[in-house]
Amino acid sequence: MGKATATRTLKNFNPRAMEIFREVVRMGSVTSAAKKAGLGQPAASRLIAQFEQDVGFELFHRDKGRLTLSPDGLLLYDEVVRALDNIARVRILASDIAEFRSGQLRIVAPPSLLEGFLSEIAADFLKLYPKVRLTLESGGVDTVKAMIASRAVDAGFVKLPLERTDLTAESILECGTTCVIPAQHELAQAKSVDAVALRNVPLILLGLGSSSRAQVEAAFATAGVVPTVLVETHTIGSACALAARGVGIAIVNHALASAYVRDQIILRPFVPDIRQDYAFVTADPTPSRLAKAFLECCKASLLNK
Amino acid sequence: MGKATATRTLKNFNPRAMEIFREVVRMGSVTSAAKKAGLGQPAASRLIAQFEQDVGFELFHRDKGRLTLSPDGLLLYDEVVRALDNIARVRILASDIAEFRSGQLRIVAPPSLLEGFLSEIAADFLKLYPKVRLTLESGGVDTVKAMIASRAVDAGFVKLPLERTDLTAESILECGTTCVIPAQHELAQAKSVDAVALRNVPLILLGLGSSSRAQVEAAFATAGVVPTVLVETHTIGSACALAARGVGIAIVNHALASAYVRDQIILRPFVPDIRQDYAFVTADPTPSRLAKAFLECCKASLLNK
DNA sequence: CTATTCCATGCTAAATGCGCATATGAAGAT
DNA sequence: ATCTTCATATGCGCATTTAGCATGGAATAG
Repeated sequence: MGKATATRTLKNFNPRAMEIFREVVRMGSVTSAAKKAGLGQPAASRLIAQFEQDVGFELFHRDKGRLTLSPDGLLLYDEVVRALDNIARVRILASDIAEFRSGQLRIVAPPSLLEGFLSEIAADFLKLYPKVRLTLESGGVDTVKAMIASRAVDAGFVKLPLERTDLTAESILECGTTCVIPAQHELAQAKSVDAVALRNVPLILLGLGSSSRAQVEAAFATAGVVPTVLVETHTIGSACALAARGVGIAIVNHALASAYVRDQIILRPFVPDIRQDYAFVTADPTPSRLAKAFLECCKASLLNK
Repeated sequence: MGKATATRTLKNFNPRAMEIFREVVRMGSVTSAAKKAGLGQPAASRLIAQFEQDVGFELFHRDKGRLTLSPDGLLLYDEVVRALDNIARVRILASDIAEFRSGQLRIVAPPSLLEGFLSEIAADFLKLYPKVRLTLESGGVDTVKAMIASRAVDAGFVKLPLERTDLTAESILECGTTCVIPAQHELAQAKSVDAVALRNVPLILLGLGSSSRAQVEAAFATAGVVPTVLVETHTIGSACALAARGVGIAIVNHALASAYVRDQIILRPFVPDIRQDYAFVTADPTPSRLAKAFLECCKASLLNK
């Protein structure tokens, strides 16, 4: 019996019944209420009858074939409306969440990425999901990894290899290394550029990522060329700006440089091909939907380039 | 399609699914949540899956065979709990109404009734249904009828005949007329008392109800006796009190006098039998459940006398 | 390596819900 | 007075849904 009661109580307070109840009160008749609720009159009649049995008293007086709200029903009515409104709010909130009109997303990346294409992608993302509160953090490689691992942020961008087992990475951008050459420079005619071609050519190198810088140095060493490093800088933007002013040739990540191409500079592949792989990294192997959406946004943005 | 959507939206936000969702969050596992909700684990699993499909996003991450609440799910959770609480409140309120722990009841009656047994019945009623807000009004016969008809009150007590077609009456108390005799009075020995026996006996009469007073007068006239009206009063209580002090003999409604019997007085039937019929009167042929309950209370109280 | 725990799914039986048709009762029209 | 109309209630059959049982797969503990 106790179980039967429990089961009943769960089943009985069907929102449909409450909904029909509300409509009947509003419309004044079962027939019109049923029509408004999109079902037939018999169904509505039965729902009302069932609901009355559930609550344990008459919601309506059957007065000459018409239904009139009873005082008891009136007492219940307000509370029913409140409950239905709250259910509606759940539905609205669910829809908001589903369509990214709610929630927040924190992303971290090295400054070079933020400065370049990430800000553009962020703009695209916010255009798609305007209600999302997006936070962009920047930090060095290790800081980025630490922030992701500690879940201070939802996701981040890191150059591979990751060398950590507690993080999940999805490669989003694999590209070679490029020489940023002033348009009037003689090497601008070359199809590609190698270390030998750069002998005695003033270079602009980035000191940031140990791995990529080391690989560039290694390429020169292999070719037996001592690089003429005129400027060491720390951002792709400044490297490209220097190249554009004819200071020298910058050797940078191809994709990142793409964001800075202007009339004054052209890009030529550097050989040997030094692959640089950036990944979208999360602490959780199954990132939040917003993070996924951001990732999709990145991919879409990169495809268009 | 449109209809399908409408049906879906109605059906989908099944409280069961929300309930299971809440339990899973609270318990941390589908299995325990299912057990707590009184159904099997597969059913719960399916409900969660269906609910996720309904809301349009993942409520939980399936992480190594365990379910962990997703950030999106967390966003929804509070709102779901709120909605469920409100449904619970509807259920509680319904139960309160069904068991008379809520609501209000307004009753009107002539002062003589109120003063006598009605206050006692009201006390009984409130003992049964302590949460009901009971209002007792008093008024003259026509006032009472008007208040009932205008629905300023839920029900009232009127002496029959009612002589109105817009009111519904149920007789609750039919009794004769009684002489309230001081214990030491010689007539206290008599089995019954008629007008002749009361010749030259100081009388206490009520001037209130035209019909009953007129009937008493008529009885005397028929017997050719001129009543010796020593006191005219307006309440049964005062009439009985006067009789108790030996002022005279009161001729009053039997049932109402019963409430005032004390050592000093005894009751003897007055002949001819002047029947007085009090009724429970409502404007609506189907009175509110509280009014019905009050009526039942009256009947029970009167049966015990 | 096995036992246990937990979630997901295929399958079947039962319950639920809806619509259609129809009965009943009341009010209004001819 | 009878008929039409309107509104609610109910019997019946079908489609959908739901629950349970049994099973499978994956991860963890011993």
